[in-house]
Amino acid sequence: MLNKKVTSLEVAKLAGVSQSAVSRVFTPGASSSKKTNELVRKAALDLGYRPNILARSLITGKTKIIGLVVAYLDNYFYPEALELLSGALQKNGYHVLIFMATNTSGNIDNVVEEILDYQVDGIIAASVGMSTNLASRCSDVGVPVVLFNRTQDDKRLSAVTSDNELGGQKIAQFLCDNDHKRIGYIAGWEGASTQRDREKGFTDELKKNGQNIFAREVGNFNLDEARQAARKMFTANQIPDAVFVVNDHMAFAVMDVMRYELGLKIPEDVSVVGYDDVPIAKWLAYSLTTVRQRANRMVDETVSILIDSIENNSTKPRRIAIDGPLILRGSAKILDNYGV
Amino acid sequence: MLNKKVTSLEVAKLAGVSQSAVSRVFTPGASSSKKTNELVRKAALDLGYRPNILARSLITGKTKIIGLVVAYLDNYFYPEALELLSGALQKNGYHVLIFMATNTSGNIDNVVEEILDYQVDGIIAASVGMSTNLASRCSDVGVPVVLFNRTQDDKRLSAVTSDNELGGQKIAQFLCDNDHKRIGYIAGWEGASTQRDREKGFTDELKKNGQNIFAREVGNFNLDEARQAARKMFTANQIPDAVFVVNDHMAFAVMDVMRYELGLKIPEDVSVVGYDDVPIAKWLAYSLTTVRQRANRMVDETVSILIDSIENNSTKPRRIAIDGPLILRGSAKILDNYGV
DNA sequence: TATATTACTGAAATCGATTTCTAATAGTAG
DNA sequence: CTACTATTAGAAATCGATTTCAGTAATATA
Repeated sequence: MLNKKVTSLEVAKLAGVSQSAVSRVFTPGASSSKKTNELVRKAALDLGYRPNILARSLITGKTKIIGLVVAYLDNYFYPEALELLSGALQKNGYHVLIFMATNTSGNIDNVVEEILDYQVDGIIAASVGMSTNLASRCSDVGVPVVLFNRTQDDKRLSAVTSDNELGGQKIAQFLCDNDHKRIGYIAGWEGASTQRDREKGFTDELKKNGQNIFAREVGNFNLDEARQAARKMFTANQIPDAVFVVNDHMAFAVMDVMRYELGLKIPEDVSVVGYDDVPIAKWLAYSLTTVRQRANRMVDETVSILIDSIENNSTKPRRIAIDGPLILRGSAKILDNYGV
Repeated sequence: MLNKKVTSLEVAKLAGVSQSAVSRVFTPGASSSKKTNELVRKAALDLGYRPNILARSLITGKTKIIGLVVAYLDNYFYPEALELLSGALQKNGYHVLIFMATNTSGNIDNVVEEILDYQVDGIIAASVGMSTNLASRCSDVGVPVVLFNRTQDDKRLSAVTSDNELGGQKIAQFLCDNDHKRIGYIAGWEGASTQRDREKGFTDELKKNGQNIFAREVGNFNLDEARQAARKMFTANQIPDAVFVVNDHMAFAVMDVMRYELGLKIPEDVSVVGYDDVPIAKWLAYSLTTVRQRANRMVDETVSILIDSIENNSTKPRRIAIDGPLILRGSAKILDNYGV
């Protein structure tokens, strides 16, 4: 019933060569004669032999596994990113071992310890932070770490983000240019660099235009809290005429509350702008004006940093911020003479 | 700079015991004295030692890795399922190695070969099929396979789905009960069991109510094709007064076309029903009546089948279809006297 | 034809753990 | 105090590959 696993030794026996010879045939860059090659490949095919990656890893020290820590799969930017990441790594012969850093498991550090147990070649931390302690463990054992869609100060860590500060600026500029006078902001979790950078760019640029944030609430990257924030902001005495919600995912929730609970018209009563340009943003029900995070560019950079670190032992951490355009859709008012 | 990896031998040296002793301390179920235990744990902590899972796997034959093949992360049922799956497996000490079976890589079989190279303990195939050839390779090497949200005839494969046929019936019954007379259907990819089963239950139950499908188009689980299908169906001479779209994801696209391109009112002009109850279905912009796939139950079953197969060598494949309720929301008309 | 190079080969060491086997020690019963 | 059983310890085999090493065969050079 069980054929059990086929080992290189059995192939060697069938092919009438040494076990080393079999290994060499399957090791790129090793030398073997045409004849051995044929013999071995034929025997391997007959037996259905494929090299055991784990055994190989044990001696080469490379597993071709990348550990991916991810927290918010309900924000649809991440499934998209995950798909691209996994695809790109696959193309380079790597695979992704997933670790959920959900509320359930609490501490990220434990998760990363587990990752290291698997002798991964590298780690991608998507929208989660890392303790300094842990960062040093990774750098000690020579496992490169790339933060995806998050930065933090630790100099040992590479990071790839969109240019969040610039994105915030673009939004502020856009709203001011289109004559909005009471501009609100719904924030994400304050611990996240995305939140901080977007807000900084946003408020800085408002100031340059002689404005301040007119109302501010916190949604913590959580839909329920975002709805709560919207209710509060838009039942006040004087409501904003525009609101920037720190990401698309929360912006959708905010729009629903505004339209279906509070009877506000978008963009006639209030303009709404998000950030990410997830696929839903262009669905006609929302048609959300937003800054695009170029997931494919971000993924390309992440993968190339990682592979470069692994294969060329390049140890210098890099930080990359990718510019993304403001995508104009129906959720924000535009003056007739804007951009002409 | 690089502390390099710490091995059990170094710990043994520091603790003044044999390497076997170190191993025993970290092997659950092995015996060691309290004293050795303390010595070893202290030394391990000092050096930052953790056992190398790969080396362990080599000899135990268990990797604690589950291969997950997944195709459609843009259907938001899957990120949710992935999150639950990964979480549940993590709780049991397993981790998920992801393999994208996207259009890019074409053939699933290659992907599964790659999975097997990693000596995974089990495989979850989410909404993808497997060739018989491959199924036998898996059963040969004793790797259990569970199909998630898909069935196929091969008897060696376990499968967990929602009760798609029953779900289809419920929808038909509901639409008939609420006085719809021209009921349309927008289908998914014909190769998928979910598509076939849902349609079968649906049409069977329509027949019992003396009706047939009034109009039928194919959307192939693809948003653009779904939109195309909607345009065709709802610009015909006589349009349906209700439509069942094979999954939520496509239903949203269909609703957008109906409302924003064709000016139809939902549910006044047409009732719309979906299937899955993804999180977006309850967003007020869609408020979609749909059959719930109980992702958590499906995941629990999947994980328990898998772990049972792995740890108890239970080899009998199982098929599970989980009943899910019809969730009534605003996208479908309901008669005043319905359900009273 | 003799010699220097190169291309391959198989035996054996290695990676880092678990596990079997044998021996020693501790604990218990009579 | 002896005999017997449980615990525990270390040495060595093992998992399935890669890689070093040393030697042989094939080819190139003089």
